[in-house]
Amino acid sequence: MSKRTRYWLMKSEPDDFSIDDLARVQVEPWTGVRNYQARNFMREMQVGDGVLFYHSNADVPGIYGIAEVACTAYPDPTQFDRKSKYFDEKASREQPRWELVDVRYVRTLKRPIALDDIRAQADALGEDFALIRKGNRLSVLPVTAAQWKTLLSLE
DNA sequence: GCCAACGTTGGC
DNA sequence: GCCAACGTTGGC
Repeated sequence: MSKRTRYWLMKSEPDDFSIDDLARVQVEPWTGVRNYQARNFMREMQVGDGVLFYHSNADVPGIYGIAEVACTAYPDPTQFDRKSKYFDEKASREQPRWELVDVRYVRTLKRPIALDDIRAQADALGEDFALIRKGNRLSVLPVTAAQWKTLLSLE
């Protein structure tokens, strides 16, 4: 990996795991990503990378907090757990399919940055910003330094 | 709860 | 390798 992305956006359904939950536990393994593109982004992550914590399927979808990458990627244990909803019968310990990183709480935004506000900045963010591309469903995506700055200026 | 958009699966 | 069927995501 020659080029390093320093910033990311990670989605979570707050009913499942919210920024408040992360504040309580401080560090959390980001289990359950079952999309190859999202997994590959997590493989690129390095300790200390900045993470925008996004609430999807929320009353007001948007960015609610800041976190950071706490370790590099390792196999997601839920893929081996028959009782987990994330169990994947095609994965084995010898040949894991899914990886994750641990995420550490940094802070909760004073005011969440709503998806509507993010869309209003589409020009500044650029058309390639995956979060606001039509039909986007990616749950882990890279953010440039400029996008990070633009987004946090909306807080 | 609906549904558009997208990824994955599997038959051929 | 194509593509229809199916499942999932996520905004509304």
